[in-house]
Amino acid sequence: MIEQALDEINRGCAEIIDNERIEKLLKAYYDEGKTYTVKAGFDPTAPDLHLGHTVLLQKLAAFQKYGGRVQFLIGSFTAMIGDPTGKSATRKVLTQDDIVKNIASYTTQAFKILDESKTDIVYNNEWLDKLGAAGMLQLASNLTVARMLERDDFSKRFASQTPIAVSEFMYPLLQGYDSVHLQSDIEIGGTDQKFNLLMGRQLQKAYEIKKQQAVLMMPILEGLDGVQKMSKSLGNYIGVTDTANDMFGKILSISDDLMWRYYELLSTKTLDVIAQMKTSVEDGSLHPKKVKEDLALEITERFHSREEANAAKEEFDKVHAKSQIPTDIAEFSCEGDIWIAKALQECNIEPSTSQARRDIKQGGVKINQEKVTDEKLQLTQGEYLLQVGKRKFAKLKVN
RNA sequence: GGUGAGAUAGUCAAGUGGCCAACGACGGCAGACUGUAAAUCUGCUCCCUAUGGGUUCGGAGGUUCGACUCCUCCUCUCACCA
Repeated sequence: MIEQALDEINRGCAEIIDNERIEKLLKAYYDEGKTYTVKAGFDPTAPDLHLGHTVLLQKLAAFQKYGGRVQFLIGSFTAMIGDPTGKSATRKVLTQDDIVKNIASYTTQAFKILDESKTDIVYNNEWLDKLGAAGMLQLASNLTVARMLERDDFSKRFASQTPIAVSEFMYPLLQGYDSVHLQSDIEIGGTDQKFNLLMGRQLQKAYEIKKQQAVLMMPILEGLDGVQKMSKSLGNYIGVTDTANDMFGKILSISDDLMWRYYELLSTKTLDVIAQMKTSVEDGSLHPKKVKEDLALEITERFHSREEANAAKEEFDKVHAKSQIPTDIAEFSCEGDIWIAKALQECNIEPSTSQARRDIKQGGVKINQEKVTDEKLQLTQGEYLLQVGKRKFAKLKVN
């Protein structure tokens, strides 16, 4: 029993600190039914979760199966500072209003994966507000500047002459203090959180709460480009609230290498099954596209439904395999004749008339499936199907 | 507070009086090839109904026929000193 639980918990992890502790907690659960707490912090800076976040959520869900109670920590206080992790610049500070709004949509999305009955949502401003200047100072005395500067992201920013606000130094301390207050048994986070996560252990020791949290780190999920981490600001993400069509299409557009990574971190298939598929692909008995489709279906189904996932697949085949036009196309209309470049811009499929002309020149623009060659073309009364490249479509009605 | 260095398009980074809408790299877009994969090859990459015009090189002024380039002030960053 414990073996199986441990296997599932260890799956895909980048690093675990104090695995013995996790084993003990599991043992206590199986022997005495004792539950334990698993903390994970979320920054309510953006209202949408993407698949990168779900890697963590899935791991939390795994803990919930084996006696873990999740402390879903909303960084309502720390969001005012902004986590310096991986940032090349000081983050903009959020207002309380923004935060409240973000949290609402955040938690609904999270409960698509987490078991709500085994989750406690906590806000760190509840105790951090009360910490006060004296408490802050006491907290800060636990950390030296030299140690702070050891942090890779800080030293890099320092080296590249990017500003670092002093308040950002406080971030790891506050995050660590959360673990003191919550008396967390385990904390999980991305590998980029290592410093912050370890701070929790150090502070729990310093504040003598008689336990030190185990730390479990998940790899960072790469975005669609396969290089940089998935993030909204880089635009390389698959959002939990993306439509089934988008989700399916985005997953199919990732590279084959990245696909295996996604399988490992996002799929519920066992590692054995995944390894087997990989072998079959390598010896040519299984087409990688098929494997990718299965992944796309699995994930789309998780956030939508089986029917919608299948419909998304059909739509995709229709548009791309058979190069027919998509079902839903944004429609626009205008009064009087219009210049083609202007029309493309008006329909939001080209950013400017300059760009439109360039694309026409390069043969990237089609009207009613026919390539446009004349960049001065005027559209007269009628209905047109405009297309730029392979994926941008719009319908335009000229009156 | 003092001294010195720096701020250039999405990012990095050349350019130090006209040849500059600004080298190059990355990214991005389009085309070819494909499985809307990767790799590769080609073209494009500020805006404007365009062989031309307009607005750009942290901000505001100034010198000059002409400024990203020189001067003054301001804002921000970094380093060293205190």
